[in-house]
Parts: sequence; C-alpha cells; structure tokens
Amino acid sequence: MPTASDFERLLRGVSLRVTAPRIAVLSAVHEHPHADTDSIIGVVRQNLGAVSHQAVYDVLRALTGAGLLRRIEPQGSVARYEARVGDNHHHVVCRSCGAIADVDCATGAAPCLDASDDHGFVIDEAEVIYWGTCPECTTAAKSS
Amino acid sequence: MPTASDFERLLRGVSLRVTAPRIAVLSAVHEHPHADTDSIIGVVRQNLGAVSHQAVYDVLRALTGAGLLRRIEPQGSVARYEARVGDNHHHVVCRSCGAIADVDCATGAAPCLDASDDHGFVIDEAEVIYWGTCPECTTAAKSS
DNA sequence: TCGTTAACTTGACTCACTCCAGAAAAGACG
DNA sequence: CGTCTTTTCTGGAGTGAGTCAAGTTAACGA
Repeated sequence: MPTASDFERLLRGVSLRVTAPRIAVLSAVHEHPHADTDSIIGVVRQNLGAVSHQAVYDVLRALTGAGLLRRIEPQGSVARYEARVGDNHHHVVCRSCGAIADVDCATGAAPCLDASDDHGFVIDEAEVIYWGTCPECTTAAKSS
Repeated sequence: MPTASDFERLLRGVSLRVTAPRIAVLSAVHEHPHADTDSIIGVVRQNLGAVSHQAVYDVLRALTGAGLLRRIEPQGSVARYEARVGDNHHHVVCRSCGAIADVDCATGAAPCLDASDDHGFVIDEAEVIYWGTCPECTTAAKSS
C-alpha cells in the first residue's frame, strides 16, 4: 500500500496542489477499489474529520482528469472509482449484488479490440464489461 | 419500418396488452434509435397528445423487461433505448458529442468474449463500448 | 513573508427517475 | 353485450446523485 508521501509525489507529478483531502481521497480509493462516492466520503471523513461532499466530488474529478483515478459506472450503479490506471483492464459485474472484480485485458494496450465497422469514428478505447453472477450470489441462488 | 400492427403482434407475442402508448413508444424507438427518455416522451406526445411521463417510463421498463427494447446508458449520459435486440451488437460512443452508432459483434452470440480470469463469476454477456470521436467532431476539431 | 491563484466550505439547486393512490381502460367470461 | 377482474395510466409528490455559485482558506512560487 502506498504511503502519504507516495501520494504526494503522484500529485506533484501531475502539477496538482498537495492537500489533505486529496491525499485522503487517493488513500481511500487505494484501500477500497471500486468504491462509490458516498463510501469514499465516509472513509475520508473517518481519516480527516469534517470534509464537505463537494470537496470530495471536486477532488475526484480533478484526480480523474489528471489520470490518477479512473471512474467507472456500470449500468444501474452510481459512479465508482478505482486507482488502477494505465493498464487498460476490464471489469466483471454481478447482476445480482453489483460486485465488481478486475479482469486483465488480454492485450493490455488500448484499444484492445477493433470494431468491425467504425462508421468513420476514430476509436481510441474499447471498454469491456462482463455481466454475470458472482460466486456468492451463484451459491445463494442454488441453495434457495 | 414496421407498422402499428407489427408492433401489436410483437406485444401480443410477449403477452403484453396492446395499448396506444405502447405502440407509440415502440414506434418512437424504432424511428429514433438511441433516443433518450425525454426525446421519446416528446415523440410519443407528438403522435398521441398528452401522455404522462410516468406512462412512458412504465412502458419502457415493461418493454425492456419483455426483451422488445434494450436499454443502454453510456457513462455521462442519460438512459437511452434502442429496438435492435437479440443480435448482441455493440456501440461506439463519441466522447465529444455523445453520438452513438451500432457496431456489429464479430461473433454475434453472447458472450462474444471470454474473460482471462473470471474470478469465479458465471459470465453470460460481454458488453463492449468503443470510445472515440465521431466524424463530425473530428472534422470540427481539425478546422478549429 | 506576501500575493496570487487554486482549492475548500456552505447551502441551495437541478434533473433523471421513482413511488404512491386513485381513476380509467383492456381483456375474460357468462 | 354487460359485468368483473386485472393491468395500465394519471398527476403529483418525493428521492438522491451530482452540480452551481459565492465567499473563505490555504498552498506555493517569488
């Protein structure tokens, strides 16, 4: 797990000011991958005390824009954030409980897939979401 | 373009009652693929006069559940609906203007992709979204 | 240490979407 | 055709993630 000074270095690397809320958000996302905004706010407040939700939204947007975080929002779910960036991996989502797990991309470089007909679009990324049922929900469904 | 009686047959085929709003919604989605809910409400009202937004939401949910429509919601966009179902095709989305185009799936059958590591999930569908820039926005960006 | 500028706080607000209760219409059956 | 049951539609209030705006605070380069 990276330390506060690691996060500080990350922030300086993208010319963002180093502030306590930003460190706390980065740390929270590293500790809780795929956490939604509300959970992140909760974790940040546990570490720092009072922080406005607006600040967290702001920080999340700044960090996402800077490429330090990635925002994912599967259908029917609120926005979630993860700290794994740059390796173009994908996600598998449970239809029943919404759990998310990472799936490595076979090629590793974006776009990892070519469209059969791109309609003239200039494609730079292929996002893949696998839909299915997680082990817990599969077990629960069988035993019911 | 299918006619009202085609839509009626579709509805009966999934044991749903045939009502004017349903025909109008089906027709609207066929005419405007990838339309958002608000546009659909607008089109339906043009054809039928006053229809509550609640009725349209209800109809959309019923038709989606019955498999007559498919709901898509790319990040940063409101829910959209399309009438192409059953052929497991994908979408390319413009980062700049949000335009959506269909992309045929290479294999045609779900799931068209296998995950490298499924974490024990039972995967039934692989959803692919290509991100890029549409021809119009590419041209606009160059000329600016 | 000082000034500039980015970041944070507070609080109101928007907008897609949902919930609810009652009214109306569709389909089934005699 | 008329009645009954079930489903759908209406209108309005409510929910919740996320945004906007104005003023204050704090980071950091000079």
